[in-house]
Amino acid sequence: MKKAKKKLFREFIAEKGLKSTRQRDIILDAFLSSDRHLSIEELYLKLRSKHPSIGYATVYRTLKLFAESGIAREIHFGDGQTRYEHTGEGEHHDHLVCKRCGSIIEFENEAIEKIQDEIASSYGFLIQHHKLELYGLCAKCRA
Amino acid sequence: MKKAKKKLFREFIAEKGLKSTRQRDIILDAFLSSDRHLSIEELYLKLRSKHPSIGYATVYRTLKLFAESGIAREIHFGDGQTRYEHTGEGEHHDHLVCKRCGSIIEFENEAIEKIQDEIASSYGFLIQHHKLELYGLCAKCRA
DNA sequence: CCTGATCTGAAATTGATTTTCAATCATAGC
DNA sequence: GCTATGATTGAAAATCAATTTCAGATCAGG
Ligand SMILES: [Mn+2]
Ligand SMILES: [Mn+2]
Ligand SMILES: [Zn+2]
Ligand SMILES: [Zn+2]
Repeated sequence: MKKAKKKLFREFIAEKGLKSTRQRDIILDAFLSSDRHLSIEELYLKLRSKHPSIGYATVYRTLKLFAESGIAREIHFGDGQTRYEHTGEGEHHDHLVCKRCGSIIEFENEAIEKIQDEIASSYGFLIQHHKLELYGLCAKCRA
Repeated sequence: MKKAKKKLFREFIAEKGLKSTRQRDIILDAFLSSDRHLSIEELYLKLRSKHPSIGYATVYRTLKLFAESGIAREIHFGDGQTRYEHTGEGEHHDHLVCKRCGSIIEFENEAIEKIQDEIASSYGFLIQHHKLELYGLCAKCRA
């Protein structure tokens, strides 16, 4: 899947008339080989050890491109930091967020999605995307 | 219910050993007589016409107190502005957010809440609060 | 190679929010 | 009521994430 995403991003770059650069390659590698839900700061720090010349602004700009291209999704867990996570073709999931240790559990639930659609259509509302996050304490932290 | 919330806030103030001030009263009145989902900026501007001497920082501080006391809830719709809405005793609802005109529809759905609990308990996770927002186009805007 | 458009890093800027601080105010006890 | 003490306030400065600016570097294509 790393291969597939690289290809997707290369295609996106080409379509948009953008350029393939050393920095974008490096940041893409770092992103794809990182944990999910990484904050920009975390990714930047991770990069910096091997590639100290890459600028902060470039990381911001490049992550935005990843999101535009569809290989990443921007997420906000309410801690004031923007995070990005990998996204697959058509894939969607929601999150359980531990407020003590910060761990994230991902889940998918077809029944909830279905009810959401029913609610929206009862108001004549067209859903484009949604956000469902359950905050609390993970099994370890509540013990 | 305005009465009840004023009383609740007065009690909160007393319990915490805080003081009842002219500014807090004014901001509370403005908040209680405002639309739901007001941004801090909006509330500040609304206040300023009648009470030009009230400072920005005081509005920020006071809204935080409202949230602490339980009469308000802080919400983030992803536009970079913090909003506050009125909350009733034990009451909870979620939101449909129109991305074109900004209108908000509130809804409650017992079935979704129940499934959320099931998901959480299947992971041994303890939910403290959650956030469910459906973004898209309202009936008017999609027409 | 050349050329022109895109990119980049560093620094400056923005915008929301928070903090600082000296002056003011509220209130509990006399 | 009056005072002492601690909380509160407004204005300005500071913070923090994110974005923009800009001059130099780099890419792609001819
Ligand atoms: Mn995720
Ligand atoms: Mn609401
Ligand atoms: Zn945890
Ligand atoms: Zn609308």
